[in-house]
Amino acid sequence: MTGQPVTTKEKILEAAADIFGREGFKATTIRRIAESAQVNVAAINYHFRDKEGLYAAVLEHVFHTGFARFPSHGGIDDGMPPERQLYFFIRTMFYRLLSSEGWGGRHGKGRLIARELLDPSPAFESVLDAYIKPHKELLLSILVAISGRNPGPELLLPCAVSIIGQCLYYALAAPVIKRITGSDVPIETQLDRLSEFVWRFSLGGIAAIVSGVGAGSVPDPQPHSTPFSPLDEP
Amino acid sequence: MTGQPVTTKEKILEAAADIFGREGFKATTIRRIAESAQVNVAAINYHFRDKEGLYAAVLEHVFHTGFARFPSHGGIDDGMPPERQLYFFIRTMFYRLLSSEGWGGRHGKGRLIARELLDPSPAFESVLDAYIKPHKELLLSILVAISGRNPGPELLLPCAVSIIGQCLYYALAAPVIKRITGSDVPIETQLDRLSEFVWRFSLGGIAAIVSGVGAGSVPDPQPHSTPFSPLDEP
DNA sequence: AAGGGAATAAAACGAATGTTTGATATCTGC
DNA sequence: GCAGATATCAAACATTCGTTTTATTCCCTT
Repeated sequence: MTGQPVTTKEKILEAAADIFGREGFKATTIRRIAESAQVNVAAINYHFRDKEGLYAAVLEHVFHTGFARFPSHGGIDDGMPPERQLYFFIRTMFYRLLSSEGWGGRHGKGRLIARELLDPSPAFESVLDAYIKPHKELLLSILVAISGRNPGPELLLPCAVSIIGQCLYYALAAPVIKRITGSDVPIETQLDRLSEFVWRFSLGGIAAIVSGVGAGSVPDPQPHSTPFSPLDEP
Repeated sequence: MTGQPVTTKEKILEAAADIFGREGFKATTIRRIAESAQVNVAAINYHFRDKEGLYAAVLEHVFHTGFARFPSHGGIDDGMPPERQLYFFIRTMFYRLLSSEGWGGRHGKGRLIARELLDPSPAFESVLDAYIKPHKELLLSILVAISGRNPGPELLLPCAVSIIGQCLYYALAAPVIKRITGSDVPIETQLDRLSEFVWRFSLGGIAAIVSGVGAGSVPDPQPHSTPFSPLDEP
């Protein structure tokens, strides 16, 4: 973001990103956006055609600024050991998601992403190709390097999903986590600690997956074949 | 669930759970529910007071049936090795979330839970205490048993969050995962395989966390103290 | 069989929402 | 300095939504 928004269009985008994120598309009214941006309601339709057009512009705006400020490869250079690259990948993701310079976590635009994961909008398609796919490719290449003898995508893809899943869950279910555990989830000032935890946990997970392909390295290698059936009534 | 719904109240509950899950609270209209349940619109207000009352009833209904069919401790007995208990915990969670006998994943009530994680409703409070807290306590006790020398909740709580996070992300971001990776995410028939993966990954993660408390067991133990600053412009 | 409460149905009401209209203001290039 | 395009504004429109009202039907008890 280059300073405070000045033009009407920018004011609308900033206000809309915040309100869309907090309330969701349907629950957000353009009057509320206009009020928050101190702008006439008709200006929204004038600049963005309709509510959906505004939403699409907001989504692109949010991803653009987020990945511009915190690029996927932030802090990473090719000479680093891949484990270290993974740490920066995770950390940058947390900063992008949760820091106030990024998407501000649950208090703002961060929830837009969660909402898109739940209900992908048409506008999400281009965002996927432009921002998320390269992001995933980078993570996969790091995982290939970490796992040495490449175990193939059928094992590395789920690893990537598990890593991203942890990050997103931490970032987006924060209030529920806090409510259940009674402990605050690390935010803003504790992003480094949180990053390190997920990084350690994930390194251990990757090692277990890559090494334990055969059997025996984990206790009870075939517990899924026990007579427990989900069809049994409790 | 005890057979097909017969009474008007049950018909409304079933239809509402599905539509609320798919569309969200705000985007769901009473008329749409009435149509789907083949019931008059006024019947909804008659039986559930208002839209919020219906939603609260739906939430309780969904959690009750889900945890009745797939209880947290399903398949677990105290004599089992804790690693094995963890497997069943994860597996039961996937079945509850994703199987058609459970919440049906993204195609129905499963998304209600995801929506509540994003925007907790007032009705979610009681559900947290009644269903989710015991669920979390069980997981924690399993983790305590696995980690042997109890490392304390400051390490085990994040482990629990990481495990749950993987499950929920797999379950709820399925279409986006599929779209990005190009591969289908395991569903329905592949829940056992998915459970085993998350189980292995998590066991490795737990081991890394529990063992690596000091330092040195993972490469570059303090990568977060490097000069990389999130304040640097890219 | 009759009476009465519970349940269902159709219609209408008032509030809120996305969008459009037409008038006015502001900026831009010549 | 002025004409034409661009931008902003207040007001109104048509639609949709949750809810209420009122009338009717169903079912159970006496």
